[in-house]
Amino acid sequence: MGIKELARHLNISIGTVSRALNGHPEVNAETRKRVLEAAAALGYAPDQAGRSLRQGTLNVVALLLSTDLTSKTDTMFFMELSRGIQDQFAEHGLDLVIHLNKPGMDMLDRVKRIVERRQADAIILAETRDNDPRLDYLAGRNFPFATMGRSWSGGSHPWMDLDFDFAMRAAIDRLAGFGHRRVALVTGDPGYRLDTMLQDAYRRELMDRGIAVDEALMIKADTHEEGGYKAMTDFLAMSEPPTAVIFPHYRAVVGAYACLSESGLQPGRDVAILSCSADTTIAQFMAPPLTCFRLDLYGLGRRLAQALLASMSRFAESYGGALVQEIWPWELIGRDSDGFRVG
Amino acid sequence: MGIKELARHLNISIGTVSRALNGHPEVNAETRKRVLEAAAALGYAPDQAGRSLRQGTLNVVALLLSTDLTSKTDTMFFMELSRGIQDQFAEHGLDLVIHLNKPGMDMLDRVKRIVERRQADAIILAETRDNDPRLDYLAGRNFPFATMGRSWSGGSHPWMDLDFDFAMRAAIDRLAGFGHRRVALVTGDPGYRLDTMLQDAYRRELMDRGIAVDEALMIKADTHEEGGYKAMTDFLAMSEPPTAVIFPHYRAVVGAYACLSESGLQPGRDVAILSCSADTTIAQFMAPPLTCFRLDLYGLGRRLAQALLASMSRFAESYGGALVQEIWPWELIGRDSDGFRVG
DNA sequence: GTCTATTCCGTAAACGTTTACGACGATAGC
DNA sequence: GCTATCGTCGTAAACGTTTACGGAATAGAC
Repeated sequence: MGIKELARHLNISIGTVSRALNGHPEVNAETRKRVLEAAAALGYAPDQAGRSLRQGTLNVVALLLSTDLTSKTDTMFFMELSRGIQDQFAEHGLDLVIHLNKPGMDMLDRVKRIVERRQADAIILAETRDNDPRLDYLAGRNFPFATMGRSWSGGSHPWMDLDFDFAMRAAIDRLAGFGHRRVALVTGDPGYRLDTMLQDAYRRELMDRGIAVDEALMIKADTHEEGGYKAMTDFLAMSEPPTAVIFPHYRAVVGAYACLSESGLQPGRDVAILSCSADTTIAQFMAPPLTCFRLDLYGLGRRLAQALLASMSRFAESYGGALVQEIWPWELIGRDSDGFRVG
Repeated sequence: MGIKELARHLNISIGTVSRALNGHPEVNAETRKRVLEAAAALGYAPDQAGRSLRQGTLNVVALLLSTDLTSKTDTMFFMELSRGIQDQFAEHGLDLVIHLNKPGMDMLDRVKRIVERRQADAIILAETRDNDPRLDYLAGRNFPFATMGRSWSGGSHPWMDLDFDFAMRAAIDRLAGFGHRRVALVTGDPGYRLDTMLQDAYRRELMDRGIAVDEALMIKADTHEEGGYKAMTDFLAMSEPPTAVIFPHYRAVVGAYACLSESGLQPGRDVAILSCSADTTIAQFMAPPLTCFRLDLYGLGRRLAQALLASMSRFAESYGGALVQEIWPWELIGRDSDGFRVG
């Protein structure tokens, strides 16, 4: 069921059929109507391969995720983000395809493959690193891309990021308000932009309040349950344990809760726990409910897609064409996991 | 950088270049070596659009997921599954692309679009329903597909499924062994194959043990935290509450734990809790650790991909070509959420 | 009636591959 | 020396679409 068959069925040339379907102005209204009706009746849809071969565009945007990170943190985060991205693209007939990168494989190779085989018109990258060769490669090839998270690499490109400064200030404001002076921070892999930004903000906020930064209170841990458990264990073993701990992710908090429980301690009474993760329904059902941040991930995804579209020549006019880089706010949701006055 | 340019650079015809790259036998070993080296040096990779137009194949398999289900249950499940699927396909140069279907949109339309626009060579569907028009459509068009979960629709097609009978028997064996007679079952949306199979098995196992089935003990609830909270609330309000509750998903258990905690009750002491969900690290860090099932989701994904490949003419010979339908085992991981003697 | 402008449509080239077909030279068999 | 076989390679068609170009028909202006 190609365009040829459709044209023959209508006694029209394929050129006219194509023009009718693509909304070109130089076709009779009556003819267009006939074509559209016949196409719907016969279930014709243009072949993507033929179309992209001709016009050099695929109508596909790739989102590259690594399964090792998603399996260690929150798949929900990326699901919501992807949903927003996809909805935005759908308005232009673009499809989002998610490429899952397995742990061993080099992400740069994956990106190269997508570009060289022309598997997508543009790429969205997450989990940006401070120094990210993927971005440099894409920028060098002049391939449209956007990132979730800033990076020092890749020149000036569209991105969305979160306001880590604000989050850390809100978190430490709150904890300091409860009287905490020994506030610990658990971080993930060094090199990820997210972690360096959190650490920087953490240091700054403490110093602004005249609290000395104790490097021993910043420990690196995996962002899942076991990581949180281990981190909490280490804290409790200290001669002078922190009275409050900031975790990057709620799954790590689950581990920390378990650790405290085993030691007969209670979060929110003996140790204050606060998480920088996006608020998820699980957070409010934890015991005690977890203080964390509300994020509009869906909206963030949509906006990220818009930022990318604005940088693509084909869509630039619809979006003003300016470079879009935005820092998104968090909203602190105070619950019971961190609310006590330290004496 | 097309094949033409590469051929010109080598002073060879494009036909020979193509044959050399695709491993055809009728090309001189020396020539092949030159071509391969030049391709690597110049970073040439065949254009997917041109290739698929010519040979009518895309080297892409679509996995269709709905965001409303994944957001209500476990994204981890699908991540692990996808990872296995993708690894298997990668061995044949196939790419897996995940299509996220938003809540409102009809999944059938989505499937039709993929087929009509030839966006994939095959489709993998999850969340099959007892009566699933998507499968009938695909079977009618003779489009290769496989499903995660059996269905009455779509004729005989490759699928993978879980051994619900075994799981329910193991669960009720264990609970009955602790002396429980009033065992409740929380189920999800009716119509999903998963839920009907669990309910059937539940009824059968109870009857086999001479325990009367109390329909009031089978309640439908959303599979996330709030659903579990609400279900548990309803159970506690009964004149004769169940002493054990089987939840389909661990996230529902989180809600149930919270509900029990508010009533001063303790899971594993006052009410036995058991979950049919796949074991996730979070389960062993809950308080008390949750009894659930171990599943090899990655292996399941790989096998599902193999089943699909075996049904595709292009790859049938590598896989024997037989129809593959498998029921996968679960392994009960007993923990503390359900271990007490009633009576 | 001629000329021009407009509207609509058909023709054919082009996109980057793969592959059937045929051609060429070399080798071997007789 | 003729034919047959083999190994290697070039040529060109084909995949399904879009679009530049040109042509036919119509209408309007003089």
